[in-house]
Amino acid sequence: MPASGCDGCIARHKGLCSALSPDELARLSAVARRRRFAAGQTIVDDQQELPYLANVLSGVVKLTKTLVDGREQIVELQFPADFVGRPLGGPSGFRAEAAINVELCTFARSRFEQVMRAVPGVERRLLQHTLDALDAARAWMVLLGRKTAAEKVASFLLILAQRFRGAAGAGSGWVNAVRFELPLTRGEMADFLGLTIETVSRNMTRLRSIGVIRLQGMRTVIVPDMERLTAASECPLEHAAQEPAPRPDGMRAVCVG
Amino acid sequence: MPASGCDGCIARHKGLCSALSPDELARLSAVARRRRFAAGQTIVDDQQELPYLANVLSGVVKLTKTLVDGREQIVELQFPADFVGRPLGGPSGFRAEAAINVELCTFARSRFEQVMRAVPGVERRLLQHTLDALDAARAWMVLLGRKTAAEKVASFLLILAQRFRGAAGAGSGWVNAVRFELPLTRGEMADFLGLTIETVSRNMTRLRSIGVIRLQGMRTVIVPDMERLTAASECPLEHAAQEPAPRPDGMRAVCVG
DNA sequence: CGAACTTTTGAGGAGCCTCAACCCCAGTGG
DNA sequence: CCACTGGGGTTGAGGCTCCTCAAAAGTTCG
Repeated sequence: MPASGCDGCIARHKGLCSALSPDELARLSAVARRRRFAAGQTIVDDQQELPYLANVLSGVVKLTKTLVDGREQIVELQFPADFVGRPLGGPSGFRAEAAINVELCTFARSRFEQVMRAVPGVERRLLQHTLDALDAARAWMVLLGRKTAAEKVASFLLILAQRFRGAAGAGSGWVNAVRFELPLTRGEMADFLGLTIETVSRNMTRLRSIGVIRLQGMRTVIVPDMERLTAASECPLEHAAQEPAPRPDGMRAVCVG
Repeated sequence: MPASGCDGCIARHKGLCSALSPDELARLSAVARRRRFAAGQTIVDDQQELPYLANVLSGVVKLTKTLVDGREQIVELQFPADFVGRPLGGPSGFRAEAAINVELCTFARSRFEQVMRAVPGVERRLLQHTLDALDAARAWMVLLGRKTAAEKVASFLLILAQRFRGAAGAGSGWVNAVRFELPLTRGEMADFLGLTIETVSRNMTRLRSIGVIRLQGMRTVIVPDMERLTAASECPLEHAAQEPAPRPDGMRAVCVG
């Protein structure tokens, strides 16, 4: 793939390749290869080492770990511009799978590490990315360990809405509304949130019934008011079905369901 | 601190400083400063940026996040040779606190980043460390999302036992026994495992009553048989109080409580 | 020894899971 | 054309795990 093909690439602007000069980019893109994975397809098994590293171009990749008796936990979702694969070698012990149709821009591992050694900016960018992933993982640990089922579902919708903010809303009738597609089934959401399918479904229904979200079909979500969703994501009790009664002191309650 | 003082340092052998040549080490150690923190003391608040980066020399540091209503989650424990602080700047949103008395080897942030730029090995070592921390965080996410309370407690004891293996056991009467000190109170264990104090206590008692662990005082744990502890860490049902009845086919059951 | 704190233990309840039925939709084939 | 099938989703009833509340027992330290 010629480097000029990178001009419109999301990884060139937001991802790893933003650390590269034009000729560094050319070196890397010379060995780049696009690969496609259909929804549900495994990209790499745990205990194996990916023979290549990659940028996500489109779609969503899920990283999972399965216990011996079949219990499964999704530990990360990777979106366009995210980096796939463990740079310094060694299997990570997690399975990467396409949640929806995925397109990757892949680099042979040996060639990539060559570039990494030659261009200091790449290693720094990689470190930055890994630190961000670590912070995200820690934030998710708080969710898994300390949040209620209702908060978990709201938090999941919130991070998706924040990812896709700006890409939607127009014409839906709300000023600051956000609309996006769920990249996961209810069962996968459960595996991400540490819940069961039924609990996820019940809480999706509850969020819909109190007006925090609207659903179009199974997978399209509209968030009319991001503040209400944000409140629901860190508030154990979600009493108010509609607007809460105004408080005597005129202050707005922290939790507004 | 003269670089010669690093000779016996754990970070020099297992930690970040193992990536340094003697004169690189000298450059860094010239600006190193030891700091001590008493148990319970805060090292850095969330939303603040540590003015320095550090290696843990002794003790245990806990990284925590607290929700607005007070719910708390410990997201990482840092042991000797571990690296404290976010290298590329910016507050991480987590609070670092000394779980027990802690000694750090600290470097002014600006000076450290100078060395980081000059010595490529440092950045690589840092990336390696961050990748390892990310894997550990993901493994913990599996625990938080999918393991039972009994498995959680067993898993926690297991990682401690693995950390301290070799440092104990002699004279306790068991061949492969491991003995170690708990660096956390029951309440802190609860915050690490996503449980309550009472549930931690009950499961510690249960592990003791079925012989998987022995306790000397509140904080000293002896693991007579690491395999039984390992089995208990990933097995939802822990029926067998002693040895399970031998199976007809002579195979050993996966779960042996 | 007594006060403050941590840990253990118990009783009861809530939240989430388990099991099961049913709905919707898309594909398939008689 | 429609029964059949399978996957995904929703809803309900009941139960289990873990949380909450409470009190006693053990530990630490003045």
